[in-house]
Amino acid sequence: MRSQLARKPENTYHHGDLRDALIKAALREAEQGGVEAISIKALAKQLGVSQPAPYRHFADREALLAAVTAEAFRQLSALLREAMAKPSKQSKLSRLAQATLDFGLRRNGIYRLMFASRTVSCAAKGSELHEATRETFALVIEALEAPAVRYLRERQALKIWAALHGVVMLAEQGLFTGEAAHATREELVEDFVNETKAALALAIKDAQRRKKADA
Amino acid sequence: MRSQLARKPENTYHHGDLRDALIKAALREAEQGGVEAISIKALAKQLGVSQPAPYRHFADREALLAAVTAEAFRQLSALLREAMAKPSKQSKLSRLAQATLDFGLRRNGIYRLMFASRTVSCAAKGSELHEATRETFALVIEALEAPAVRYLRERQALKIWAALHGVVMLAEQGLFTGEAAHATREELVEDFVNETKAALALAIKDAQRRKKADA
DNA sequence: ATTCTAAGTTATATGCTATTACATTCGCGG
DNA sequence: CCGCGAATGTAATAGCATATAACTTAGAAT
Repeated sequence: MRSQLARKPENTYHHGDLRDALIKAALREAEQGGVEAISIKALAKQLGVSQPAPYRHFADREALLAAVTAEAFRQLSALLREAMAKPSKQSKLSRLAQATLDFGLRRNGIYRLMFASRTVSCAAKGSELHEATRETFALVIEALEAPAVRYLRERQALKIWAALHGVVMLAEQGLFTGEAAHATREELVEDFVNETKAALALAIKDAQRRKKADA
Repeated sequence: MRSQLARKPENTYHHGDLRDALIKAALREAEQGGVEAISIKALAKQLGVSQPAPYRHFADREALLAAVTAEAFRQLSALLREAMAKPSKQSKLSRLAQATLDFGLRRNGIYRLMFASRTVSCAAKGSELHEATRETFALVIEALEAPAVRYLRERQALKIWAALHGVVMLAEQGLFTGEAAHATREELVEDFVNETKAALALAIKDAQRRKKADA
């Protein structure tokens, strides 16, 4: 196993870790130009191998994209975990939300690969990609920090997760720039965070009341 | 001007309305397969013209996509207007929201073109596409039906608009299917609608209170 | 009628995906 | 330590898509 971004050394036949190098290089390309910037041919050239070499590791372009997307989800998970771990005055949920927004804007090409392409919806149940997405979503549930039944938390997690992605999408569309922008993206995200907390607290109280009534 | 989906009649040199026919045909293709299903070559064949003929009407593929996306926005606007116009027990906002969700799921390939591709963010300020997106967003503001200052309405409109798109995205990712789906997409959308109404009402009250305090 | 322009055609260059047949290296059992 | 099979890489090539150039036709405008 050699450095992942390395070109194949000259005078050698094998690259050493082409599969991983391809994923990392593709991730770099997608950062700027999105999915369509990922070209098997260009990557091969970049890494110093012949054009069909990547097909030893990925059946086709779709397979590469799936692997790249899975890696992207793992990177996002790591980022979110980090944001949640560090001490701060703000709540875990708030930190997770802002970190997601930041990721979505900074690495927008990759973000699109993760949330706006068909790659994910085509992922089979047990696949690497499917697992990676579930794990990321599990972090959202965790960030709620509420002692509620699972289904209540999942519902609120879905809501805040959806809202966050919407904000990223609209931001990228330019709806927050120009004279019409009477709210920043960060403000909106904070709004959603607060509403989520409120809704969850309400749901918990409601559940307890119902429990009492039963007894 | 002849029928828009028509092939070029044989024995004729000119198609009649190739530009429009291309847009409509591309829209049909994208409905299933998304952006990548739009192929200039295939469209030309479908419409019975030579492969480079489309380039008389569009500088390149991007230009075609922009025109297609603009048309898609106009269609969505029409749909939303219709939903808002028809009498119903539900609020305008609720009808707009459910109609958007429906559009996003039914015509997901096109929806992606509109909200998840780079086409829109690259649209210049005065362009056809840019205008079409602004007009659609204006309908969201209108649907709020509240006598509030513009910036308050815009903020809530942004929020509900973002939330809706997030729900569509997650739905398409399959987060609402399987055992983990303790909420339907429609329920979630309704939640967002109600929260938006509540937040707007609150903001209005707050503004009035402040006004009184000034006097 | 003549001419100008918009719209379409054929031919072709370029770039990407993907496959096939062949070459080289690695690592493991004998 | 050797040899052999699996893994990995290469060369050659087919096929499809975008895009351009040079040429042709139809329709409109005077």
